[in-house]
This record gives sequence, C-alpha cells and structure tokens, in this order.
Amino acid sequence: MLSAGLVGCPLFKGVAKPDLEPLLGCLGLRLQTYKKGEAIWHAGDSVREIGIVSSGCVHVLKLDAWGNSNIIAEIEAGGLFGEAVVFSISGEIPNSVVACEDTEVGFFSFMRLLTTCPSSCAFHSLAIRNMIVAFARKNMMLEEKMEHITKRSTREKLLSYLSSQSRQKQSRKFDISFDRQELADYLSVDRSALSLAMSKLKDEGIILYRKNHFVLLGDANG
Amino acid sequence: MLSAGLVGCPLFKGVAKPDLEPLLGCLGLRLQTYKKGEAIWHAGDSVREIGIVSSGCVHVLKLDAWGNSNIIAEIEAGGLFGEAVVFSISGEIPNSVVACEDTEVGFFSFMRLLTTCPSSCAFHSLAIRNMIVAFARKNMMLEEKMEHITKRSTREKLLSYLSSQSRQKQSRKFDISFDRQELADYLSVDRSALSLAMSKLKDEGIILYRKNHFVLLGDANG
DNA sequence: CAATATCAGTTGGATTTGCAACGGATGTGA
DNA sequence: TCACATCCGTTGCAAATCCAACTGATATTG
Repeated sequence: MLSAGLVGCPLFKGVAKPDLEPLLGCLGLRLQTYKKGEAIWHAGDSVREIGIVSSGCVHVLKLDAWGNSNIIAEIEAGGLFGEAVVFSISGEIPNSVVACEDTEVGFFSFMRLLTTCPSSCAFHSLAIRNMIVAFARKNMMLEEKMEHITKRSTREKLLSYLSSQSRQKQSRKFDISFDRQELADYLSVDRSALSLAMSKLKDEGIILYRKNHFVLLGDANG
Repeated sequence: MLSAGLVGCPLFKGVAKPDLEPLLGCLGLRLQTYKKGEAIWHAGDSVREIGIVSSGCVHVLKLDAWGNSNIIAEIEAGGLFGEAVVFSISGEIPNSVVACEDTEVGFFSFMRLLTTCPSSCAFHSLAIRNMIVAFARKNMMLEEKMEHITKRSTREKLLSYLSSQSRQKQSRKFDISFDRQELADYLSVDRSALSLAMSKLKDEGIILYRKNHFVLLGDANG
C-alpha cells in the first residue's frame, strides 16, 4: 500500500507511481507506526537508517545541556529525517525525533540506497541522484544564509542579503518574498533595527525600496 | 600521470592508487592549467562540471553588488569546487574562481559521476558515496554552526556552543579546540565580549573553565 | 463605509556589543 | 634569567541592538 507521503517524497521525484513499489522493495523499506508523542529516536542514538514520514508528522527536537528543549524542524508527510546523520562518522543523532501526531514512518538502510542493485532497478540511481541534489541544495541555502548572518551589523547583514538577491534575480531591481518580520527573523535581527538600517540606507542614497520592491543604487544603477 | 592532488582527493578516498586511473577515465576527467591570477569561472557562469584542484591553489571569491570582493575559500590540491552548484537548479555559480598560483585543475561531468558505468567500474559507486558523505558532513557542520549563530546574544551563542560540545564529547567536562579568538570568530562575535560573557557565566555558577577546559554546571553536574 | 487587523517606520530608553587599550599570566628562546 | 611574544580577562566609551510602544498606511471584513 503506497501512502501519499511516499509518493510525494522528494527522494522519489521522477519515479512514476507504478515504478515506486519495486524501488521500495529494492531499498528494503520497512514501515512502522508511532502514537502521538511517542519517541522515534532519542538524541545520542546511533542511527543507521534514514526515515521518511509516510503519514502524520514528526518533530525534530534539540535539548540543550540544561534541559531546555527547542523544536528544530517539523517534518510532514514526504519529508526525510536522519538523512545527514547516517552518512556521518559517528552516526549519532544530535536531536531527538518524536511523533507529534499518530504517524507512520518508513525506514531504509542507506547502504541499500548507495549500492545499486544487481537486478538493475532502473530508478535506483535516480534516487541516489535525488539525494545528492537535495543535499547540495540545502548546502547552498545554508551557506548563503551563513554568509549574511556572520556579518556583524544589521546594516551589513541587510546589504549582504540584498546583494545576494540582486545577483540571483540578475537585476538591481527586484522583489523579495519576505515581509519585514520574516526578513528580520531570517537575518537573526530585530525588526525595528532592520527598519532603521533600511531607512538609513535609503537616506544615504544606497538603496531604494517600496514595500517588497528594492532597487540597489551604486556606480552603475538600474 | 597522477598528481598527488588527485590521489589525495577526498572524492577518491578508499580507491587504491592503481585503481584511480581507470576511474578517472570512467569519469571523463580532463585536465587544464591556469596561470596565476587567471579566472577559472566567473560569477554567474553556468557550470556543469565539478572541479578538482590537481596542483596549485584556487580562490573562491564573492563580489557584492557594490564591487567589494571577499575571499570565501582557499582550495588547495585535492580540494573540490563547484561541487554543490552543479547539482542546483540553475547551475549558476554565485562566486568567481581564480587561480591564486599556477594551477592545474581537473574537470569532470557530474552526470558521469552519477551514472554508474556499464563496464562496472568497481570504485565508481565508492566515489558517489564519498560525494554524499562529504555533502552530509558539511551539511551537519553548517547546521550546527547556524544554530549557534542565530542566537541573539553573545551569551546565548556561547551557551549553545558549549552545550553542543558537551553533547558531542558525552560529558559535562570537556576541552575545546578553539582558543578565544578563534571561538569568537566562529561565533561571529567580539573576543572581549566573549570573554565578558564567559566571566559572567562563571560568576553566576553556570559554567567553570580554565584555559580550554570547560565544565557545565546545572541540576546534575559532573 | 466604518470597524478591524496587519504591516512598516519611528522613537526612547535600557542593555549589549564592538573596539581599543591595558595588564597580568604563561610560554619560548637566546 | 631577561627579553619578547602570545593569550586572555578587564575596563571605558561610543555606537548599535533589542524591546516596547506609538503612529500612519494599507488591506480586509462585515
């Protein structure tokens, strides 16, 4: 029985529905159900399998050394968890994973994923490729955000972000998708401080903006 | 002719020297030399190949919208560049890459990497696996750092870092590898502000430390 | 159209940060 | 042992940040 979560999983992107079942068999996927609130993994567990949320929803939690907990991610049907950990040296997960509602999870061995099957499952290499693409994309997003956030001042963080957006949109005029509060959260700064920095940059003739539309001024403008 | 850079490349970890040459042929690796200062890629180029520094050294540069340049990474023999980009949607690199000395670079198509060869090159799947492992590891490192840096205050950044170290070392007592300046750089804060936060935490009885040895105090201590 | 909600810019005050400088502790080499 | 360098905690101060609150502008809804 194929759940919608498995069909929509980005790991299987490009795999037609009828082809999915053999691929799952090839990966040795095993399904398991959890009650709401039940722990799937505890932080520190040694994990050798990748999890896919087949139906329901799980939370990835971080507990600090003083017992404070913090929700890192909410992963819904189709989402993966533990995908990075299984490839790491220790295999120990730094976070706990709990079902936040009644949930069905699929597990499979990453070794099975990496080893192309002798029966030459046509979509196996596609799954590998999807996995690499997912990692690479996440990597680039993280690196981009890191570059903004490591700047010391709100002003520099903002300029770094706008510069990056301009590069991506290939124009000195562009719209952004964040509202002010979201942008502040993304850059890890206070909203009012962000507004202030924006106003100042406008006064100084470095940028123009109106709502979510921005124009970067400079030597050559546009 | 196999350069030391290619032999030591993490992509080929686990591949014995005599087995490397056929693998390189299988990947379709082509070598190219660049003079010091010569550009290998310009930001915005559409890139479909992964680069390996065979000998010499390259710099990955970021140019912002106002023309300021910034060295993102220095990649020496054995290092990869463009590895994330080729898997992205657009394939456009956000950074420029220039040779910072006379340099030989190998290029290969990521499609050739992903597609296991019909001649069943034994080490091909190992290269794929190495690539996934490299991505996954980088991912986890980035995520960990992100978690510290997104905290608003120096104090919280420090606690987040120490908590994470304690978890990794599986003890409330542990040594860290950074000196103060390096830790400050890692957390993107000022060294003296870091020292101040540390002193305050010590005064409040939350942590103990001496040089690079730390002890986290709390409900249960150790 | 009026009532309401949301978003964004501004302001003021308490706090924190970055920066520069100083001084003590420790280590190193001649 | 002395001179020198490095590392680290501390301090003073200017500047930036956070937080809370207020205001005006712009939807949204009944």
